Amino acid sequence: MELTMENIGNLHGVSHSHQTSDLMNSQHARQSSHRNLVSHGRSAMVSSMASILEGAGDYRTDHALSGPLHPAMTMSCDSGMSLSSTYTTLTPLQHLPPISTVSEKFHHQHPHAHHHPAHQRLSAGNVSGSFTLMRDDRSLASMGNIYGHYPKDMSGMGQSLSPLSNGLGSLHSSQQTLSAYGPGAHLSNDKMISSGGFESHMLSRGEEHLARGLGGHGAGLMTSLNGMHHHSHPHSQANGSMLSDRDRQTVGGGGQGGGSGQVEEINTKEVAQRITAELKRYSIPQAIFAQRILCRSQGTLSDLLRNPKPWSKLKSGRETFRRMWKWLQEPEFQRMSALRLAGE
DNA sequence: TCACAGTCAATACT
DNA sequence: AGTATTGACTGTGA
Repeated sequence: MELTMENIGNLHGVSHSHQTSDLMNSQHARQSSHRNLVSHGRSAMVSSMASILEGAGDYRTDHALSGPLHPAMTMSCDSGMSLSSTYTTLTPLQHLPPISTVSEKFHHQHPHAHHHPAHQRLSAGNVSGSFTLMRDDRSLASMGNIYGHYPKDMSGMGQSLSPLSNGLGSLHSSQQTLSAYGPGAHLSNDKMISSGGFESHMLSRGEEHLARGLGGHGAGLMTSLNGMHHHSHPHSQANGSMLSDRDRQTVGGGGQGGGSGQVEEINTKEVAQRITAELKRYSIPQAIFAQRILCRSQGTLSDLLRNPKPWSKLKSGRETFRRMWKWLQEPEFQRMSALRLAGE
Protein backbone atom coordinates (compact mmCIF):
# COMPACT_ATOMS: atom_id res chain seq x y z
CA MET A 1 0.00 0.00 0.00
CA GLU A 2 2.34 2.60 1.14
CA LEU A 3 4.72 2.07 -1.58
CA THR A 4 2.16 2.41 -4.15
CA MET A 5 0.88 5.53 -2.75
CA GLU A 6 4.17 7.10 -2.50
CA ASN A 7 5.21 6.04 -5.81
CA ILE A 8 2.39 7.80 -7.27
CA GLY A 9 2.99 10.72 -5.19
CA ASN A 10 6.53 10.84 -6.18
CA LEU A 11 5.82 10.73 -9.75
CA HIS A 12 3.55 13.60 -9.64
CA GLY A 13 5.44 15.18 -6.96
CA VAL A 14 8.51 15.49 -8.91
CA SER A 15 7.59 18.79 -10.17
CA HIS A 16 6.31 20.24 -7.00
CA SER A 17 8.25 18.05 -4.88
CA HIS A 18 9.47 20.53 -2.48
CA GLN A 19 6.28 21.84 -1.45
CA THR A 20 4.77 18.64 -0.89
CA SER A 21 7.44 17.37 1.19
CA ASP A 22 7.40 20.24 3.45
CA LEU A 23 3.81 20.39 3.58
CA MET A 24 4.07 17.25 5.33
CA ASN A 25 4.76 18.93 8.50
CA SER A 26 1.76 19.78 10.18
CA GLN A 27 2.13 21.35 13.48
CA HIS A 28 4.02 24.31 12.40
CA ALA A 29 2.48 26.53 14.83
CA ARG A 30 3.88 24.69 17.67
CA GLN A 31 7.15 24.47 16.14
CA SER A 32 7.37 28.07 15.60
CA SER A 33 7.06 28.63 19.22
CA HIS A 34 9.57 26.01 19.70
CA ARG A 35 12.03 27.62 17.57
CA ASN A 36 12.00 30.71 19.46
CA LEU A 37 12.92 28.88 22.49
CA VAL A 38 15.72 27.27 20.88
CA SER A 39 17.14 30.23 19.31
CA HIS A 40 17.73 32.13 22.37
CA GLY A 41 18.04 29.15 24.52
CA ARG A 42 21.45 28.07 23.72
CA SER A 43 24.16 30.38 24.41
CA ALA A 44 27.54 29.87 23.44
CA MET A 45 28.42 26.57 24.63
CA VAL A 46 29.06 24.82 21.58
CA SER A 47 31.66 26.98 20.25
CA SER A 48 31.84 27.17 16.60
CA MET A 49 28.75 25.35 15.78
CA ALA A 50 26.87 26.94 18.49
CA SER A 51 27.32 30.29 17.09
CA ILE A 52 26.22 29.17 13.81
CA LEU A 53 23.31 27.34 15.07
CA GLU A 54 22.24 30.05 17.23
CA GLY A 55 21.84 32.08 14.27
CA ALA A 56 23.72 34.65 16.00
CA GLY A 57 23.67 36.53 12.89
CA ASP A 58 27.19 36.03 11.99
CA TYR A 59 26.30 33.78 9.30
CA ARG A 60 26.35 36.64 7.08
CA THR A 61 29.67 35.50 6.06
CA ASP A 62 28.47 32.21 5.19
CA HIS A 63 25.63 33.64 3.54
CA ALA A 64 27.73 35.16 1.07
CA LEU A 65 29.25 31.91 0.38
CA SER A 66 26.30 29.77 0.54
CA GLY A 67 23.88 32.19 -0.78
CA PRO A 68 25.16 32.37 -4.19
CA LEU A 69 25.81 28.78 -4.40
CA HIS A 70 22.55 27.45 -3.39
CA PRO A 71 19.91 29.69 -2.43
CA ALA A 72 17.63 26.90 -1.97
CA MET A 73 19.63 25.48 0.74
CA THR A 74 19.21 28.34 2.88
CA MET A 75 15.72 27.96 3.29
CA SER A 76 14.44 25.87 5.89
CA CYS A 77 11.17 25.06 7.24
CA ASP A 78 10.33 28.59 7.84
CA SER A 79 11.57 30.17 4.85
CA GLY A 80 9.92 27.57 3.06
CA MET A 81 10.40 28.63 -0.32
CA SER A 82 10.82 26.42 -3.07
CA LEU A 83 13.83 27.89 -4.50
CA SER A 84 15.00 24.52 -5.03
CA SER A 85 13.28 24.79 -8.24
CA THR A 86 16.56 25.86 -9.47
CA TYR A 87 17.81 22.54 -8.82
CA THR A 88 14.81 20.96 -10.11
CA THR A 89 16.91 18.25 -11.13
CA LEU A 90 17.52 17.41 -7.66
CA THR A 91 14.10 16.50 -7.08
CA PRO A 92 15.26 14.46 -4.35
CA LEU A 93 12.66 15.94 -2.30
CA GLN A 94 10.06 14.76 -4.38
CA HIS A 95 9.25 11.77 -2.73
CA LEU A 96 6.71 13.51 -1.14
CA PRO A 97 4.22 11.67 0.50
CA PRO A 98 1.42 10.34 -1.26
CA ILE A 99 -0.66 12.83 -2.84
CA SER A 100 -3.34 12.48 -0.44
CA THR A 101 -0.93 12.86 2.28
CA VAL A 102 0.36 15.96 0.89
CA SER A 103 -2.88 17.63 0.85
CA GLU A 104 -3.49 16.57 4.29
CA LYS A 105 -0.34 17.81 5.48
CA PHE A 106 -1.29 21.27 5.00
CA HIS A 107 -3.94 21.36 7.47
CA HIS A 108 -2.55 18.86 9.69
CA GLN A 109 -2.59 20.09 13.21
CA HIS A 110 -3.34 23.52 12.22
CA PRO A 111 -5.99 23.76 14.65
CA HIS A 112 -3.66 25.07 17.11
CA ALA A 113 -1.97 27.48 15.00
CA HIS A 114 -3.14 28.10 11.67
CA HIS A 115 -0.75 30.81 11.19
CA HIS A 116 1.78 28.99 9.47
CA PRO A 117 0.60 28.13 6.30
CA ALA A 118 1.96 25.49 4.35
CA HIS A 119 4.53 27.60 2.80
CA GLN A 120 6.70 27.57 5.78
CA ARG A 121 7.17 23.99 5.68
CA LEU A 122 7.74 23.97 2.08
CA SER A 123 11.17 25.11 2.33
CA ALA A 124 12.35 22.62 4.73
CA GLY A 125 12.44 19.81 2.41
CA ASN A 126 14.30 21.57 -0.15
CA VAL A 127 16.93 22.69 2.01
CA SER A 128 19.31 20.36 0.94
CA GLY A 129 18.29 18.94 -1.95
CA SER A 130 20.53 19.37 -4.42
CA PHE A 131 23.86 20.10 -4.09
CA THR A 132 25.71 17.10 -3.89
CA LEU A 133 27.09 18.06 -7.11
CA MET A 134 28.91 21.06 -6.16
CA ARG A 135 29.55 20.07 -2.76
CA ASP A 136 33.11 19.16 -2.65
CA ASP A 137 34.73 22.00 -4.27
CA ARG A 138 32.86 24.78 -2.94
CA SER A 139 32.05 23.38 0.28
CA LEU A 140 35.58 22.94 1.13
CA ALA A 141 36.67 26.19 -0.15
CA SER A 142 34.01 28.18 1.43
CA MET A 143 34.01 26.09 4.45
CA GLY A 144 37.56 26.57 5.06
CA ASN A 145 37.08 30.00 6.28
CA ILE A 146 34.19 29.61 8.42
CA TYR A 147 34.40 26.19 9.65
CA GLY A 148 38.04 25.85 9.60
CA HIS A 149 37.90 24.43 13.01
CA TYR A 150 35.98 21.56 11.97
CA PRO A 151 37.22 18.46 13.37
CA LYS A 152 38.77 15.85 11.37
CA ASP A 153 35.47 15.34 9.93
CA MET A 154 36.03 17.58 7.12
CA SER A 155 37.96 15.10 5.23
CA GLY A 156 36.06 12.24 6.52
CA MET A 157 32.81 13.93 6.05
CA GLY A 158 33.23 14.59 2.51
CA GLN A 159 33.85 11.05 1.82
CA SER A 160 31.18 9.84 3.95
CA LEU A 161 28.77 11.89 2.08
CA SER A 162 29.33 10.37 -1.17
CA PRO A 163 29.21 6.90 0.02
CA LEU A 164 26.06 7.50 1.72
CA SER A 165 24.45 8.88 -1.18
CA ASN A 166 25.34 5.84 -3.00
CA GLY A 167 24.07 3.82 -0.30
CA LEU A 168 26.61 1.21 -0.04
CA GLY A 169 29.26 3.18 1.42
CA SER A 170 27.00 4.43 4.01
CA LEU A 171 27.59 1.74 6.44
CA HIS A 172 31.23 1.86 6.19
CA SER A 173 31.44 5.50 6.01
CA SER A 174 29.26 5.96 8.94
CA GLN A 175 31.39 3.77 10.97
CA GLN A 176 34.41 5.61 10.02
CA THR A 177 32.88 8.79 10.93
CA LEU A 178 31.79 7.59 14.20
CA SER A 179 34.95 5.94 15.04
CA ALA A 180 36.69 9.11 14.27
CA TYR A 181 35.62 10.67 17.43
CA GLY A 182 35.27 9.22 20.81
CA PRO A 183 31.62 9.34 21.52
CA GLY A 184 30.74 8.11 18.21
CA ALA A 185 32.66 5.00 18.73
CA HIS A 186 30.51 3.39 21.22
CA LEU A 187 27.49 4.46 19.47
CA SER A 188 28.52 2.95 16.34
CA ASN A 189 29.29 -0.29 17.90
CA ASP A 190 26.14 -0.84 19.71
CA LYS A 191 23.91 0.56 17.23
CA MET A 192 25.67 -0.73 14.32
CA ILE A 193 25.28 -4.18 15.47
CA SER A 194 21.74 -3.92 16.33
CA SER A 195 21.10 -1.99 13.29
CA GLY A 196 22.79 -4.57 11.28
CA GLY A 197 20.11 -7.05 11.79
CA PHE A 198 17.49 -4.52 11.71
CA GLU A 199 18.61 -2.96 8.59
CA SER A 200 18.99 -6.11 6.80
CA HIS A 201 15.43 -6.82 7.46
CA MET A 202 14.41 -3.50 6.38
CA LEU A 203 16.19 -3.61 3.24
CA SER A 204 15.22 -6.97 2.32
CA ARG A 205 11.67 -6.09 2.81
CA GLY A 206 11.80 -2.91 1.04
CA GLU A 207 13.67 -4.21 -1.80
CA GLU A 208 11.45 -7.08 -2.18
CA HIS A 209 8.51 -4.85 -2.38
CA LEU A 210 10.09 -2.64 -4.81
CA ALA A 211 11.51 -5.42 -6.73
CA ARG A 212 8.19 -6.92 -7.10
CA GLY A 213 6.59 -3.78 -8.06
CA LEU A 214 9.29 -2.66 -10.31
CA GLY A 215 10.60 -5.88 -11.38
CA GLY A 216 14.18 -6.56 -10.58
CA HIS A 217 15.26 -3.34 -11.99
CA GLY A 218 14.01 -1.32 -9.19
CA ALA A 219 15.88 -3.31 -6.72
CA GLY A 220 19.16 -2.15 -7.99
CA LEU A 221 18.32 1.41 -7.48
CA MET A 222 17.05 0.89 -4.12
CA THR A 223 20.02 -0.87 -3.10
CA SER A 224 22.23 1.85 -4.01
CA LEU A 225 20.23 4.24 -2.07
CA ASN A 226 20.08 2.26 0.97
CA GLY A 227 23.56 1.43 0.64
CA MET A 228 22.88 -1.51 2.57
CA HIS A 229 23.89 -4.64 1.32
CA HIS A 230 25.73 -4.58 -1.69
CA HIS A 231 28.84 -2.78 -1.92
CA SER A 232 29.49 -4.71 -4.94
CA HIS A 233 27.44 -2.52 -7.16
CA PRO A 234 29.58 -0.63 -9.46
CA HIS A 235 27.87 2.60 -9.40
CA SER A 236 27.79 2.90 -5.75
CA GLN A 237 31.34 3.65 -5.24
CA ALA A 238 32.67 6.47 -7.22
CA ASN A 239 31.61 9.99 -6.88
CA GLY A 240 30.86 10.27 -10.45
CA SER A 241 28.78 7.25 -10.23
CA MET A 242 27.24 8.83 -7.31
CA LEU A 243 25.87 11.60 -9.28
CA SER A 244 24.53 9.39 -11.82
CA ASP A 245 22.96 7.33 -9.21
CA ARG A 246 21.38 10.24 -7.73
CA ASP A 247 19.93 11.28 -10.89
CA ARG A 248 18.55 7.99 -11.32
CA GLN A 249 17.06 7.94 -7.99
CA THR A 250 15.48 11.15 -8.28
CA VAL A 251 14.79 11.19 -11.78
CA GLY A 252 14.55 7.56 -12.08
CA GLY A 253 12.08 7.53 -9.36
CA GLY A 254 9.85 9.57 -11.39
CA GLY A 255 10.86 7.90 -14.46
CA GLN A 256 10.59 4.44 -13.43
CA GLY A 257 7.36 3.37 -14.59
CA GLY A 258 7.02 0.94 -11.89
CA GLY A 259 6.37 3.52 -9.38
CA SER A 260 9.67 3.10 -7.99
CA GLY A 261 9.46 6.70 -7.54
CA GLN A 262 10.50 6.43 -4.09
CA VAL A 263 13.40 4.70 -5.15
CA GLU A 264 15.02 6.45 -2.50
CA GLU A 265 14.89 3.93 0.04
CA ILE A 266 16.62 5.17 3.07
CA ASN A 267 18.23 3.09 5.63
CA THR A 268 16.64 4.75 8.55
CA LYS A 269 18.82 3.04 11.04
CA GLU A 270 21.88 4.23 9.45
CA VAL A 271 20.66 7.68 8.86
CA ALA A 272 19.72 7.87 12.47
CA GLN A 273 23.14 6.79 13.51
CA ARG A 274 24.83 9.17 11.25
CA ILE A 275 22.76 12.04 12.30
CA THR A 276 23.39 11.20 15.87
CA ALA A 277 27.06 11.10 15.21
CA GLU A 278 27.10 14.34 13.33
CA LEU A 279 25.14 16.10 15.95
CA LYS A 280 27.53 14.97 18.55
CA ARG A 281 30.43 15.84 16.47
CA TYR A 282 29.45 19.34 16.00
CA SER A 283 27.71 19.63 19.27
CA ILE A 284 24.50 20.39 17.61
CA PRO A 285 21.63 20.03 19.98
CA GLN A 286 18.80 17.87 18.81
CA ALA A 287 16.42 20.68 19.33
CA ILE A 288 18.24 22.86 16.88
CA PHE A 289 18.63 20.28 14.26
CA ALA A 290 15.10 19.10 14.67
CA GLN A 291 13.66 22.50 14.30
CA ARG A 292 15.86 23.95 11.71
CA ILE A 293 16.51 21.09 9.48
CA LEU A 294 13.61 18.84 10.08
CA CYS A 295 10.99 21.21 11.25
CA ARG A 296 10.20 18.86 14.01
CA SER A 297 10.38 19.00 17.73
CA GLN A 298 13.27 17.78 19.78
CA GLY A 299 11.26 14.95 21.19
CA THR A 300 10.35 13.75 17.78
CA LEU A 301 13.89 13.76 16.60
CA SER A 302 15.10 12.02 19.68
CA ASP A 303 12.59 9.31 19.16
CA LEU A 304 13.41 8.94 15.53
CA LEU A 305 17.07 8.71 16.20
CA ARG A 306 16.69 6.20 18.91
CA ASN A 307 13.94 4.19 17.42
CA PRO A 308 14.00 4.56 13.72
CA LYS A 309 11.31 2.60 12.05
CA PRO A 310 12.10 0.61 8.99
CA TRP A 311 11.61 2.54 5.85
CA SER A 312 9.03 0.12 4.70
CA LYS A 313 6.92 0.89 7.69
CA LEU A 314 7.07 4.58 7.35
CA LYS A 315 4.46 6.66 5.67
CA SER A 316 4.55 10.34 5.91
CA GLY A 317 7.33 9.97 8.38
CA ARG A 318 9.62 9.24 5.51
CA GLU A 319 9.84 12.87 4.80
CA THR A 320 11.60 13.44 8.02
CA PHE A 321 14.18 10.85 7.23
CA ARG A 322 14.63 12.23 3.80
CA ARG A 323 15.50 15.52 5.25
CA MET A 324 18.02 13.98 7.51
CA TRP A 325 19.40 12.10 4.64
CA LYS A 326 19.67 15.11 2.50
CA TRP A 327 21.34 16.98 5.20
CA LEU A 328 23.89 14.25 5.52
CA GLN A 329 24.58 14.40 1.89
CA GLU A 330 25.18 18.05 1.82
CA PRO A 331 28.59 19.51 2.13
CA GLU A 332 29.57 20.82 5.44
CA PHE A 333 29.09 24.36 4.71
CA GLN A 334 25.69 23.74 3.42
CA ARG A 335 24.73 21.90 6.48
CA MET A 336 25.92 24.68 8.58
CA SER A 337 24.24 27.27 6.61
CA ALA A 338 21.10 25.31 6.71
CA LEU A 339 21.27 25.25 10.43
CA ARG A 340 21.90 28.86 10.69
CA LEU A 341 19.54 29.87 8.11
CA ALA A 342 16.83 28.05 9.61
CA GLY A 343 17.65 29.74 12.79
CA GLU A 344 17.49 33.05 11.22
C1' DT B 1 -15.79 4.91 13.84
C1' DC B 2 -11.49 2.66 14.58
C1' DA B 3 -6.70 1.83 14.15
C1' DC B 4 -2.50 3.90 12.81
C1' DA B 5 1.14 6.97 12.01
C1' DG B 6 3.51 11.17 13.01
C1' DT B 7 4.25 14.92 15.99
C1' DC B 8 4.15 17.94 19.68
C1' DA B 9 4.67 19.56 24.19
C1' DA B 10 5.42 18.66 28.81
C1' DT B 11 8.10 16.41 31.87
C1' DA B 12 11.57 13.40 33.69
C1' DC B 13 16.32 12.15 33.38
C1' DT B 14 21.44 12.73 32.82
C1' DA C 1 21.72 22.22 28.88
C1' DG C 2 20.59 18.49 26.32
C1' DT C 3 18.20 14.12 25.72
C1' DA C 4 14.63 10.59 26.50
C1' DT C 5 10.00 9.40 27.43
C1' DT C 6 5.25 9.71 27.07
C1' DG C 7 0.37 11.23 26.85
C1' DA C 8 -2.48 13.54 23.77
C1' DC C 9 -3.83 15.30 19.37
C1' DT C 10 -4.70 15.24 14.48
C1' DG C 11 -5.11 13.50 9.76
C1' DT C 12 -5.64 9.39 6.94
C1' DG C 13 -7.39 5.18 5.32
C1' DA C 14 -10.24 1.14 5.81
